[in-house]
Amino acid sequence: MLALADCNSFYASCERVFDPRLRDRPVVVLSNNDGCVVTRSSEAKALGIAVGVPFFQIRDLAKRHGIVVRSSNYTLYGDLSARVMAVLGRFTPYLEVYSIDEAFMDLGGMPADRLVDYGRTIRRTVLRWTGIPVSIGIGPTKTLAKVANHLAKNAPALPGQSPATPGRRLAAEGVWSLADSREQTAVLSRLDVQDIWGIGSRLAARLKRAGITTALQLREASPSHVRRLVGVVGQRTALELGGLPCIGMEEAPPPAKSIVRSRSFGRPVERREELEEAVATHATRAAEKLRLHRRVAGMLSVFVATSRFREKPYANLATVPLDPPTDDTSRLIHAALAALRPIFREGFKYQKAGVMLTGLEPREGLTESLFVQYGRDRSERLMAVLDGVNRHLGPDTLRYAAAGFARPWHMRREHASPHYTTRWDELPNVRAS
DNA sequence: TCTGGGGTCCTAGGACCC
DNA sequence: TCTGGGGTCCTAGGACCC
Repeated sequence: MLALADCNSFYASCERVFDPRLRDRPVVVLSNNDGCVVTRSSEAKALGIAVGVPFFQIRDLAKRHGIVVRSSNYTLYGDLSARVMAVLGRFTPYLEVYSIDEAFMDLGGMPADRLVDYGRTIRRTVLRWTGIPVSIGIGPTKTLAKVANHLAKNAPALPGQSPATPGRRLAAEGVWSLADSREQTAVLSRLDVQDIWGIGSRLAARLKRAGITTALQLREASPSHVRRLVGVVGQRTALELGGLPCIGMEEAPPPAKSIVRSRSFGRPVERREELEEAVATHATRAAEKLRLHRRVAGMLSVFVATSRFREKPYANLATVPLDPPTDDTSRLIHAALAALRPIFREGFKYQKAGVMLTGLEPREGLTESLFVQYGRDRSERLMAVLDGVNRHLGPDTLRYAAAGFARPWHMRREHASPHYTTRWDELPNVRAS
């Protein structure tokens, strides 16, 4: 049996941990640049606010209903996520951290009648120790655990309804088990294919055109039909719905295959120099992440784009090889500026730029070049000093001038909460009265 | 005025190898 | 008249996830 633990409205819940005034109030958290709603509390959901909606479209609504608005604070969310995962890890020998707010847990051969109780204990402990509410779905495969989690989250407490199944009775407490195969069938017959993990809008539309509208119909369809319709990925999903595990647990995250760093600008950028600064900044951040993973990159791409909501659109991407592969910030900045040159065009209002590193390989065991003298030892020592200084004295204490200083294009973050748990001068104050 | 960021996997076709 | 078989690697596009 597997459990999927998923934090409820994770970013909004993080904001509430250190600001209790936000409890029971509608809260929305915005994407970078304060662009779109990425998370909303159940109270905000009840007001009809959808995830993904541009903030400017709901600004008036937010004001009218006293909705609390926050810019995203990924430093805080990342830190609280690590705490939640640490607590979950105490309840299972195998924890797979699937995303910032979700983890799969191996429950081994635990008897079916103990699963829900165990889930409630996990839930209670995480809430007590971290302040974050989680929902727990239990099933024999990842896909069924996802379905169960969906029920644990979405099934409201149904007052007056007789507790036909143990699952329904406990839904209000945030735990749902789909260990029982009869209940699986009943639940899948009511589940829209669109709501299955792994079936997005395109595949759902394709399935519905073929007359498959419920999860049960997908589970029961002939394997060759499913294979033709939605490929091997969809077929795995169908088998998982039938209780056959096709997606294994991954205990250690596989090494990264690519690293992307990009941002929308706080205001349109037109000048070449500003775009160069932004691209150099992204190259710097990507290089830091690369070294954190102890990898080197074999290729670097730069992309730029104007807003897709304005006329006169332009977007382009250029890739340059890095020979030999490297993790050196100055070489990556050079490569990024070289890649930008052919794709920069005068007369456009750029809205976004980014750097992508691919062809990643482990830093150890890198084949030395026969022909190029590039001072690897020197570069390694320099990067070690750079990272060491910035770790101890703060990000960007040492930096390349190419990345700029004023950074007028920087993203907007007008509703940011403090770094409660990662900066000494922003620790929360507690007063007894 | 204002519309996010960072990933993975699969597939088909082309180029190339022995 | 007749022209093999078995493979890998790379890329672009499409799909998905949170």
